Amino acid sequence: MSNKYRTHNCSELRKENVGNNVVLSGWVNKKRDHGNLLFIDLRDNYGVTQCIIDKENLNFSQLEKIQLETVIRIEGKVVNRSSDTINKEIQTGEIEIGIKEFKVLGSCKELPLPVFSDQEYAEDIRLKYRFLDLRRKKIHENIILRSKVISFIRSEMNKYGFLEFQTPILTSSSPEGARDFLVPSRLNPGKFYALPQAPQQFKQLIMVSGFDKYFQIAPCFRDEDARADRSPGEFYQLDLEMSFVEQEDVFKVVEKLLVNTFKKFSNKKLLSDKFPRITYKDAMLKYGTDKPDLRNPLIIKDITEIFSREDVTFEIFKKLVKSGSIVRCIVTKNTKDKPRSFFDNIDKWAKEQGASGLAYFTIEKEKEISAKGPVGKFFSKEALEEILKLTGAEVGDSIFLACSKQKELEKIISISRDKIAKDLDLINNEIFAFCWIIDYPMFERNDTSNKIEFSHNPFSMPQGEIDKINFDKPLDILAYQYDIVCNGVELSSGAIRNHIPELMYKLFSIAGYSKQDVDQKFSGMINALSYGAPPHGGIAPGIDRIVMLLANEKNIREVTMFPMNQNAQDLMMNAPSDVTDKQLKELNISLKSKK
RNA sequence: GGGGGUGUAGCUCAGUUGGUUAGAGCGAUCGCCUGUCACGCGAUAGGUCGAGGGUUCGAGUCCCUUCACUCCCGCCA
Repeated sequence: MSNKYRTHNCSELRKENVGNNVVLSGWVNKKRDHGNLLFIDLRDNYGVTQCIIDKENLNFSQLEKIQLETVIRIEGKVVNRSSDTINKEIQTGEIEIGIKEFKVLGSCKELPLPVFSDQEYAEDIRLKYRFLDLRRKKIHENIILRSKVISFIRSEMNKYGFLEFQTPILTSSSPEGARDFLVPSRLNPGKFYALPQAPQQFKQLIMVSGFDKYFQIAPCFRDEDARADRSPGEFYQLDLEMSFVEQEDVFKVVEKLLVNTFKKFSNKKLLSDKFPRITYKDAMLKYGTDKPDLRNPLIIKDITEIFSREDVTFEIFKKLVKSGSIVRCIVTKNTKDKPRSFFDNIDKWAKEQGASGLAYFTIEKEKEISAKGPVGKFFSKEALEEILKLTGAEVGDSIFLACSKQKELEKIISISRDKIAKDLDLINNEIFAFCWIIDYPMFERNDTSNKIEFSHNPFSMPQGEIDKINFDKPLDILAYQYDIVCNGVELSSGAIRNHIPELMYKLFSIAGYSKQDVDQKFSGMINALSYGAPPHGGIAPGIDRIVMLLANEKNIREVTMFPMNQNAQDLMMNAPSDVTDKQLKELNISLKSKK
């Protein structure tokens, strides 16, 4: 491509082009002014080319004064660089352009943040001047990676026989799940649309419509507070759904897609191409969480039974166990020579996390097995031997213990597992460790209200023969509901769906919804399911998090082009913003208080 | 809603126990420099120390309030 702005881009020219007259356009990345000789690094999306001009040229004094990040067009001749001035860091490093003419295409004010720098900047400045921030190498490349990953996923999905469809952005509010973003309806005063939290119902309706395999790079909107790995407002999912499938069929497709994607875009190894499957129950026991980081080799063990022994005199724990608490522990291999400060730091850290601390001791053996450490004296030789049997610990290992009610315990022991592994440097950063978490319970009891609620997706299919499910024990019902976790990051969540209306009414009634409630709230779907719905299921991997892992970033804003800040404001576009009284009036809205 | 961290020049940061006129690097402006690639050298400008209040002879520094950003908890089927 050649036009009045350029004959080549800024990473194209090579030795072979020496002698050519060329036109380049781009940003002034860097100037090096030698007084009578000036170097200009010209940058565009593709790379950097060094351009040079000396005092003899009439343009010299103008170019010498040019601001960084000005957009210019230069015309000149490709010149060979002498061997001692070749720059191997850039692709065009063997040549340079001898500038003949130049023109400013876009002038630039003094920069609020330098573009040519590896320095980190305050988030609000970066977001306000995102267009400058995005010129910087690292994030520019992250965004390009994101584009390539999405293109690749699209072509894979097409290859697998999936059809891409769009679903509505203005839809109806749903009672389950996150807080909705609402949009007032002008033509229906007092009524609101909701932005979709996910195209959940639509993708099921697509299956009922007979399309068999659907996917979409779908925007999802949830009005919840932000985290490092969670943008406020919107995020993207690879939403997919398939008809006439069992859980295994979904697993096969998604494993293949993710393995291909991660192998293509990262040099890191996968811990296993076949994702291990861990039941929700096991995950909660062994890792204390349903998003375990399998790069971390530490496993949690339950040793509650030890604390009903006569020869254990750890009275605080014994008393708690009697009143229903449980004890779980983490064994660290061969840590007997770690300094006291290592153990105390972890205990102190646990207290800062709101736990009552982490007790610990180290197993030693001279003639007999003994436990060293502040609480070691509470355990008899026989009790210690039993602990070794239960935990697989050996002489020289240390044991960290926590005692609490189950939920609280899982929380503290889970983050302790991460903390201890980090302190001991046990986590291999050069791998991706995927796993499936399966067999989620259909329902759970809400701690505060004591009511039975859907634990995940109310549209999931319960496991087992339908006429044999014991609805009197709802907490025992498992669902065909699954998550994919990678390196401790929840990447996707999916399920085989419940396509049987009567069963749906039954499950909703357990969660406290009447038939009328369901008919009203999910009218589109429940209606559709009664006109011949195929069995179907799917999943929705989070695009932003996939790219975040591939780009080796810890923050989702580093792979998002125009993110909002933590308060869900777009500092560049000034959103959200006030609207005129006329707009409000049309929408039939009056504000309670106005600033 | 709650907890932690940060806030000093356009940008990144230093600033000791409360003590003279608040510093550095980058950037900007001006001057010198023909082979740099983070070019080099010299000079100049640039500050409501986030904001408000208090303690004190004296506050960037101590106390209180408040705002902004960020991380976490709650929340996120």
